[in-house]
Amino acid sequence: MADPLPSHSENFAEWYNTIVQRADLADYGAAKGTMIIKPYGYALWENIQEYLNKRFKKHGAKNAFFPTFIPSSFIEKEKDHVEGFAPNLWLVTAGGGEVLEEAYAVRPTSETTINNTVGKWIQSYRDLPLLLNLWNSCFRYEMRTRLFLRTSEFLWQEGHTFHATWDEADEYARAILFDAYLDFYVNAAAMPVIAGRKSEKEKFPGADITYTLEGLMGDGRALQSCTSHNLGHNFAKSFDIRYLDRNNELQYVASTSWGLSTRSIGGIVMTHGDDKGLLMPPRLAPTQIVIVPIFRKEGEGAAVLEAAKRVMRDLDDYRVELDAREGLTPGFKYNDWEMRGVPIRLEIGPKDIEKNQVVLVRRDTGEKKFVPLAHLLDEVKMMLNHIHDTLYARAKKFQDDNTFSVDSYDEFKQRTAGEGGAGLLMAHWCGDRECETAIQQETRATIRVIPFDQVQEKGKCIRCGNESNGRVVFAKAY
RNA sequence: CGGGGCGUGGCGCAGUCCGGUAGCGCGCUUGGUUUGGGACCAUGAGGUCGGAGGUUCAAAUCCUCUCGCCCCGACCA
Repeated sequence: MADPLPSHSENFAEWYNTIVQRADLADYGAAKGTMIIKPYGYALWENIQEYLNKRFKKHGAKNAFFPTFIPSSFIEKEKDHVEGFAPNLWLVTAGGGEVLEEAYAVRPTSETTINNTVGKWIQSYRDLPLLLNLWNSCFRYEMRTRLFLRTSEFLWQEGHTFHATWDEADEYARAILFDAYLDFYVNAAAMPVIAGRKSEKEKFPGADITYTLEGLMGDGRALQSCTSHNLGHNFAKSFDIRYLDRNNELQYVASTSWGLSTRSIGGIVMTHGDDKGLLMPPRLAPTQIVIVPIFRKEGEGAAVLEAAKRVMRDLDDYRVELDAREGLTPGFKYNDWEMRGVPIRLEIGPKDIEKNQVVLVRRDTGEKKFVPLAHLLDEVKMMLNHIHDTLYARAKKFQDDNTFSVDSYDEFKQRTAGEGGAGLLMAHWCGDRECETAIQQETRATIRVIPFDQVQEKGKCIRCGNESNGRVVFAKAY
């Protein structure tokens, strides 16, 4: 523990790998590219789940479970889909010592198996909309992995909904993007994100439109934070899902799918962390307040612990931990909990008991405050909100400071040169896929998102000079 | 798949070139002194050196084969 962390500003990649493991969020699994999520990391995931479940349910989606094994022929039914996922597919080819007649794909995502099933559930317009959400893990073969950001197996939720019309599906996909995901990132994770849609090249294989939220990490690279797809009639046609409408006419359903993964944990780490370690956004923090009791002599110990436990009971509405570990100095504990990113530290010692007060220390600013017990609840509530606001404002300022309008390809190349991230580059683009591909090959920057609030502005494509109606967001991404 | 690196107590590493009874730091045990910003002293436990084969009186060290992991590129939530 005494080892210093790698520098957050100078060696971001190493900082990330070290802090994720040292703060007990996660560790490497025994199988290559897999991840063990430890209790502290999983508690964060549970808080994410709780927040999102409420929003999904508000929009009528119900949780269900679908099998991990998918007959491999299913994957092949949607043309774009199979092309998109084939390189990442895990296959189960044997069971019980026998080679299987048909190999099973290990779920890379559940569109195909869901569509295969719900065809039987949907006969009439009265069966619509059908709104499902799954919490599960997905498997994608990956060459290069990083804890939380890219692993061969990851946890996520995948929503799948079925609607009478394309427009209704589109509306639902947007509603989830805004009311669930954007709300989550802004109000829970304290992360500013840019909402918009993906280019044709970057969209989900099998989707008509992919909506997305794009975030900017502390090293200037972008992170796709979630996606919400309007799948249109593509899967309905591949899996022949039709219903009788009010006029007794057979219609294809329109569908959506939308997902947010444990990658979001990587996003939280990379957005808020600093040289001291993690910095948990208060509304998701597994531990919001840690109590560090302080005493010198044996005799003081019992009284201080007793007082600490009383304070803990007062703070029943919060996620509080009492650090009663023996033989560790307070200084060690301060550093330990700062490294783990707990938003508020509460110190209580003999002097405080005498004065009927406690000491609160903010993780984000280091500010120390002596608080009378009578005001503790109000103060904690306010402080957690302030920390949330501060984290969001900080991240927003970082995003603003690292967003650049770029008008020449020379400048574009200059900004994307080198190893690190390049920030968000707002540049004109002709809309042509070949230009997009060429830019990626020449600069390693991709179009992350075409913002909803794109300013209609005449300009010339950064690469080919053809006409463009507005800027899109380029970045080097995770 | 291309390039680089590494496998030695729980963790991080030295030792390998030049063969000779396996070492350091952290952590852990026990006892004592400490404790409002990363405590100290003493004590003890813990390793068939990734695996297989070979050379040798003798292999962590030399030879052959093999397995695995990490980092950097192309692909990707």
